[in-house]
Amino acid sequence: MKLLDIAEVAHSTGMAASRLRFYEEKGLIGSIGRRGLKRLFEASVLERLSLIALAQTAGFSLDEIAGMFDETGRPRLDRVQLSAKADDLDQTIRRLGALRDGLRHAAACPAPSHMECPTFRRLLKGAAESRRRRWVEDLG
Amino acid sequence: MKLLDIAEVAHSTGMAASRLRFYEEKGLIGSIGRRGLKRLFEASVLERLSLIALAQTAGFSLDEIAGMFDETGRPRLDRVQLSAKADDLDQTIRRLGALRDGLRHAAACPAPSHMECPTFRRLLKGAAESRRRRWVEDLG
DNA sequence: CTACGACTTCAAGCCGACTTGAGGTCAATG
DNA sequence: CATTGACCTCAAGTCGGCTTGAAGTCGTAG
Repeated sequence: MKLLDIAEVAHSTGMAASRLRFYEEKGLIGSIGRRGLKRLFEASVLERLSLIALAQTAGFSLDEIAGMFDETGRPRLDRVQLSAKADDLDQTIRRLGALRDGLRHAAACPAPSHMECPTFRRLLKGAAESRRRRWVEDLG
Repeated sequence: MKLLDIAEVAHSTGMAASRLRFYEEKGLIGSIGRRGLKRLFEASVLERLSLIALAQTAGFSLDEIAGMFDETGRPRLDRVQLSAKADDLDQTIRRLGALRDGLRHAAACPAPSHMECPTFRRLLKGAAESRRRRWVEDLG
């Protein structure tokens, strides 16, 4: 099994080395030894980093993500939690869909000012309750 | 035209007063006078706050949002920018859709570990390029 | 064998978006 | 007319997620 140094991991994931060190410090990934000073990672760290990226996309914080691996480092994803998350995402997706449609409309709308466009105004009403930070946090 | 004090605005928007002051300091909203010490806002600030919330949902930073109003305070939304945002949102939505499907699959999947499930692994691949911070930032 | 350059550690800094705290001021109520 | 309590200002703090900087340590190319 090929071992990768931090530069290789950084290069193939596009993540800065500092970030990988930061993740290691947080317990998100583990290096399996050193060559000289340099950390060595198993190739599987790439997969793990993908999983981390995925979880971030889903709105999990790094701390939450850290809790998703068991002691041996294997993911232990709670299936119940997963479907709950999927439901949340569904919500989010629908909100964003409405938003996208609203934006597109606003971009094409002939009203002199967006504020005079009923579609845009309807969109505004919806936005009041559901801001980005809110739904990102709510996912957690 | 009715004037609102900060408490009323805070209450009807659900935003903390500190946040409204913060927005004023940033130039995002403007109070139109004082009664004693207390700021007074025109009722139209509510609409403006909705617009701000909307823009935040769409992934604009507060600084960007500040640039979306002209001197008289009317929104001057760049239609090109809006459709670009809509496109970004579309991207995001598609990714999140794939993610949701992946999560649902993982929740139902009989594979002993998620890592052994081909569907889940496919999901990982997709996530690698598109992290949350990335798309949030790229929207700007 | 020595110099180089890529890594290391640790602490501190930064960004966005606010919140919190200390100490001050004011309009209204009793 | 004095108290109360909601607001005020300004500075500092918080949180997440990293990045940056200074000073040190290696393996390897020359």
